[in-house]
This record gives sequence, C-alpha cells and structure tokens, in this order.
Amino acid sequence: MARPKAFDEEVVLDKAVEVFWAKGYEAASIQDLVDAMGIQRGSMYATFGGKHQLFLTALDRYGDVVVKKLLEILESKSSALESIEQFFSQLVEHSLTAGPLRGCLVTNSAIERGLSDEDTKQKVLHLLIMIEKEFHQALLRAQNDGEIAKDSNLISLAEYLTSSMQGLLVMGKVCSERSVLEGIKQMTLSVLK
Amino acid sequence: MARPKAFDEEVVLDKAVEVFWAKGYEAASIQDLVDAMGIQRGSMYATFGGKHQLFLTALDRYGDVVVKKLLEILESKSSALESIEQFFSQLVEHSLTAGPLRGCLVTNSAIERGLSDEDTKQKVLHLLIMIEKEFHQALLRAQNDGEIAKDSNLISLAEYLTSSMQGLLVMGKVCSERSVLEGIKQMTLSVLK
DNA sequence: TTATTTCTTGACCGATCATTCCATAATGGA
DNA sequence: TCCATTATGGAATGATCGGTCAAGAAATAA
Repeated sequence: MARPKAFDEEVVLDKAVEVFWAKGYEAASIQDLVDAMGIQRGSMYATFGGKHQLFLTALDRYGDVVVKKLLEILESKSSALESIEQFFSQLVEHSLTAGPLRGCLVTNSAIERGLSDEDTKQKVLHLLIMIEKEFHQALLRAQNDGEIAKDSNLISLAEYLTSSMQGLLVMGKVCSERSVLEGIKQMTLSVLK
Repeated sequence: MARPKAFDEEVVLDKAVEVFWAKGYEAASIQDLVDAMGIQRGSMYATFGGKHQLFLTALDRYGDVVVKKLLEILESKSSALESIEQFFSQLVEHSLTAGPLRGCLVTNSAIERGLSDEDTKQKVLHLLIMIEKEFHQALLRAQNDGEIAKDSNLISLAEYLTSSMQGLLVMGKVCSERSVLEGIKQMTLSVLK
C-alpha cells in the first residue's frame, strides 16, 4: 500500500455537483471546482480525469442522491395521487427557497449540453426515464386504488408529468411568485382528476 | 456624413441569434459570433458594444422575430382551441426537425443565465409574460366562443400553458420520438377540455 | 530504517477568452 | 479636391481557460 487519499471522493464530488448545478458546465471553471472541492488541480485530474469526466460523474451522483431522494416522495405511504401532489409541491418549494441551487441539474444539462454532448444527452435521457418510470409506478398504484380511471394512458401520463416537471423548473428559474407556481401545479395535476 | 456600414445590422444580428440559440451564451465565443456574422471583431464591438450587450440585443431580436411569428398561430382564423393545439403541434414539429436550433432561446436563457444575469432574467420574464398574455387572449376567445367553461381560471391556464411549453422544449432537446412529444402535447391540452 | 508507492502541491503549458486599439480604407460634404 | 468622419481589418492586450508535470510529502511493507 501507499499514501491514502486525503479526501473523501464522495464528499468532494458533492461539492462539484453544487458548482455545476449553480453555474452550469461552461461557466464552471476548473478553478471554481477545485476551490469548492477543497482539493488541488492535480488531485482532481488524478481522481476524476478531467472536466468532462467530472461532470458526467457529478451527473450520476446527482441522480443517485438528489433525484433519488426526490423520487422517494412518490413511494410514500399516502395515496399515490397525494404523493404526486406532494412531489410537485416539493418542486414549487424548491424553486422558492433553493437560492443559487434553484432548478435541476438534469434540466440544466438537457438544455446546455443536450445538443452538443452525446454522453450528457444519454445520461439525461436515462435520468428522465428513471423519473418517468417512478411516475408510472405511482400512477399504477393510483389506478389500482381507483384514484384514476381504468382506461387512462399511464405511459403518456407519466411522460406528461415528467415534461411538466421540467417546465415548472424552468419557470422557477425566473419567477419567484408562489401563486404562479402553485397555479401551474394545480393545472398540471388537474389532468389526473 | 461619413463612410456607411458595409453590413446590415439586422442581418448580422440574426446570425448572432442563431449562434446563441445553438450554442448558448458561454459556449459562443466572440470568434464564433463574428465568423457567423461575417464581420470583424472591431465592427462588432463598435456596433453592439460587447458580448453581453450583443446577447441582450439578440434576445430582443429573437422575441421580435421568432417568438412573435410563433405567437401569430394563436391569432389565426380557426377556433381558439384549435389555434392552441396548432401552436403545440408546431413546438413538436420544431423539436423533431430544427436540428442545431432545436429548443428555444428563451428557455435556454432562463436556464443558463436566469440566476446569474439580472438583465437576461428580466428580458426572459418579459418574453414569458408576452407569451402568457397571448395564451390568455386565445383562452378568452375560446371562452367567448363557448369552447371552454365560463368559470375557468384563464390566468392560471395561461401560466400553465406557458410552463408546459417550456417543459416540452426541454424534452425535445433530448428526445426525438414523435409519439412521446405528441403524447405530452395531448395530455397538456386535455386540461382545456 | 529503508524502499516503494501514491498523493499532494504549485508552477507551468499552449490555447483561447473577451476586449482594446490603431493604422488604413472608404465615404459624403464643403 | 481635400477634409472630416466613420468603418474596417487585424495585431496585440492581459486574463483565464483546461490540462500537464515534476518534485516533495506521506504512508505502508519489508
């Protein structure tokens, strides 16, 4: 064996996630990143390979931590429909309080890198499908519980909710009025009733 | 008088719009811009003031040309509800065919610059409100024609449609399947029925 | 203690960034 | 024709970009 790393990879990766989340890919410089991560450039390159690789790893980490935690709401004990409503309430709350971390790294990455970076595009697609599947599960549960009609197109509904989520997050980037975001949420969910 | 400009300001501005639209603010270098615009750096700085100013001017231009043209669909002769459906069909078609210009400069700017650039945020908000007002007009028309219920909350509906539009444009950045985008469109519009 | 391995550090690289500037070209008015 | 004015073209600015590298520090195995 030899000298062990002086930092926890996951801890510094979480810091990188925050930088990319707040500033985007292009605007986040290596200096910004290593400053926030609290490590030297050399260590970053040795550990993560480079900016592009670090970003892809950060995107994975974001999915494992942030998205996964958010999706847990959809698996909560309450009624499926209620859990979906709670989910969107959380999005509204996030937009109103998250400050520099407003918005979602998935949405941001889709917009900033979706056309120019195939790796990112694939990871974003994978995350969106993960979200969509979770919506689909919740919708199935709602259907089984008689909360929504038997003949509903659950696939389309799940895709619709995923898209609506993206829209709400875009609006939340520039609009800070709770009433507006709440109204959008209500209208979005009215499709399910 | 003195020597006249060798280029048409609006023509080269349209080229700048395309570069920002395709690449985003940060990823668009001055070199990219002046190459596409067909003018020299000096002329660009003399005419538009700098990258930030050029971007803001390009955003205005985008609103005057692209957004305005899209919104004309909402004022078409057909029924108001039909015009809204046509509007979203156009968004789907755009996402499937626009290539490097997929997506919307308003959405992109909201995501990339909404938190870090107050000028951009204000212009984006202004454009979103413009879109929302146009939706509202169409909804009023629909209500007067008896196409939607008298007691509908038209303000919330207009905000909802604006948000849904943003969501669809985000999805279109990474998803090229017509069936998915069409399904989202259908679900979105089902709120109006 | 010594040898070996790996990590850390900070200087350094060429390239590119946005921006400035100036000599030159071109135009219209006098 | 000559002057005043403005646009053009392109070199040059310093800063910062992402990325590399070598030397030293730290830890374990022998």
